[in-house]
Amino acid sequence: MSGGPTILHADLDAFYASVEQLLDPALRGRPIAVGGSTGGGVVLAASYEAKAYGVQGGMPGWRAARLCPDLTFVRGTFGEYPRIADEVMVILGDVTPAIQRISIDEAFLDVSGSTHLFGSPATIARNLRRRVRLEVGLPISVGAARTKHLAKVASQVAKPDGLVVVEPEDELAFLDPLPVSLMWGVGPVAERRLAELGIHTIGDLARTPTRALERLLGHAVGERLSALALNDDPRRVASGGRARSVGAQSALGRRRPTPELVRQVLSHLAERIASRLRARGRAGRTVTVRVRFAGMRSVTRSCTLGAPIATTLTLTEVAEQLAWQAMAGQGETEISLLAISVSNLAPQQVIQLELPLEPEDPHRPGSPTGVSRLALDASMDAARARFGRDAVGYLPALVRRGGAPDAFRELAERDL
DNA sequence: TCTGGGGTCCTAGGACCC
DNA sequence: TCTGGGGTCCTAGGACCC
Repeated sequence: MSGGPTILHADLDAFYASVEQLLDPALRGRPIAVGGSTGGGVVLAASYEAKAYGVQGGMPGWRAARLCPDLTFVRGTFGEYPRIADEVMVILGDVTPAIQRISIDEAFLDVSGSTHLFGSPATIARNLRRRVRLEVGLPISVGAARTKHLAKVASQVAKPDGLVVVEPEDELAFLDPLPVSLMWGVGPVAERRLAELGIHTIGDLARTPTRALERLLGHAVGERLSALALNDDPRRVASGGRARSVGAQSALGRRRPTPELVRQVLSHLAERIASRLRARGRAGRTVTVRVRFAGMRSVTRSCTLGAPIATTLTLTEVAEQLAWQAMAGQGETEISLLAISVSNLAPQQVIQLELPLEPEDPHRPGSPTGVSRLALDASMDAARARFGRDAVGYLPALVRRGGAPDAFRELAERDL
C-alpha cells in the first residue's frame, strides 16, 4: 500500500439524466426523470434538480410525480449511454492503465505510477474532471484517497460535480461523522438494524466491537464493515474477473400463468441468455428460475445438470420444469415476473455434445436435439449478427415483446 | 397506487464422502 | 452404550450494488 492518496474513484453524476440534459439543452437546470411516467414504470435516473425533491432511481413514476409536480419524464436514449460512457473511460484511461471499471458510469484508478508524468493525484483528478467536462460535456465527481473504500466514499461526498481528496492523516476524522449508509455494503436493512443499536455514523461503527456487528449482521458483513470502518481495506485496483452468472428477467404486470404464457416468456429469456453465453464462449451447469407472484413474494427453484448447457431449447425446457415446480403448491393465482439465471459457468467446448433431457422427446417427434440444437443456434446467431437481433428467432420468443424498452435491456446486458 | 433489469456475495441446512 | 470431524456440493432465500 502506497503512502499517499493514489486511488481515484471517478463517478459520473446522475449519468442517464445528465446525458439527457446534455443532448437536449431545454432540459438543463430542470428536474427530469429518465424512465417511468406519471402512470407507472420506475424511474431509472433522476437529475439533481429532481433529487432535490426526493426523487430517486428505482422509484415508481407516480410517486416521483407526486414528490415533484414539475418533473419532466424522459424516455431515455439508451443507445447513446454506452458510447458516451466509453468516451469518458478513454479519458480516464489516458492517465493510467490501472483502471477498474465497475459499472457503466464509474471506475477506480490507481495513479501511483502516473504522478511523475501528470503531477499529484489531486492535480490528476482536477485535470480529468476538466477534460470530461470540456470534451464530453458531463459532470463527474472524483474521490482520491489511499484505499478504494475511502476513494469511493470520498466521491460520494464530492457529489455533485466535485472533488474530495482525503490525506492519510485525515482518514479517520473524515470517516467519523459520515452516515453508515455511505459505506459500500450498507443497504436499507443493515442501516435499520444498526440504527436500532444507536449506530448511525461510521465512527459509531468503528467504536462497536466486531463481534457485536457479526451477531447483528452475520459473520461476513459484520467483519467487513468493521474492517472498513476502522479503515482497513486491502483491496487493489484490478481489472477483470469473468462473469459468474448470466441471467435475464421480465416483469409481467399481473398475469395468470398459463402454459402458453410461461413457455413464451421463458423461451424469450432463454434465447437471450443462451445467445449471450454462446457469444462469450461459455456454458453453465446450474439453472435457476425465479417466479414472483402478484404480491411481490418470490420463489426460486434451481437445478444443477451433469454438463454445461448453452442451447436455447435445452435451457427453455429446463427452465419450464423449474418454473412449474416453483409455482406448485404456492396458493397463488397470478405472477408478476419470471427470471432465469445460468451459473456454474465453464468454457464451452468447441464441439459441444449437449445432450437433451431425453434422447427423444416423445411428445414432439422430430424436435431438434443435441448437436443439431447447437447447430441451429449457431446459424441463428450468425443470421442475427448479419441482419439484426430480431431477424430470426424461435417462434414463441418472437411473440413476446414489450416490458422494458429493448434498448435498455441491451444496455443492461452489455459487457463492460 | 403498486415497484426494471443486470449482477455479486453470504447463510443455513442437507446430502454425501472419507 | 448412543453415534467424530472435516470437506465439498447443492438448494433456497436474501441483502446489496449500479
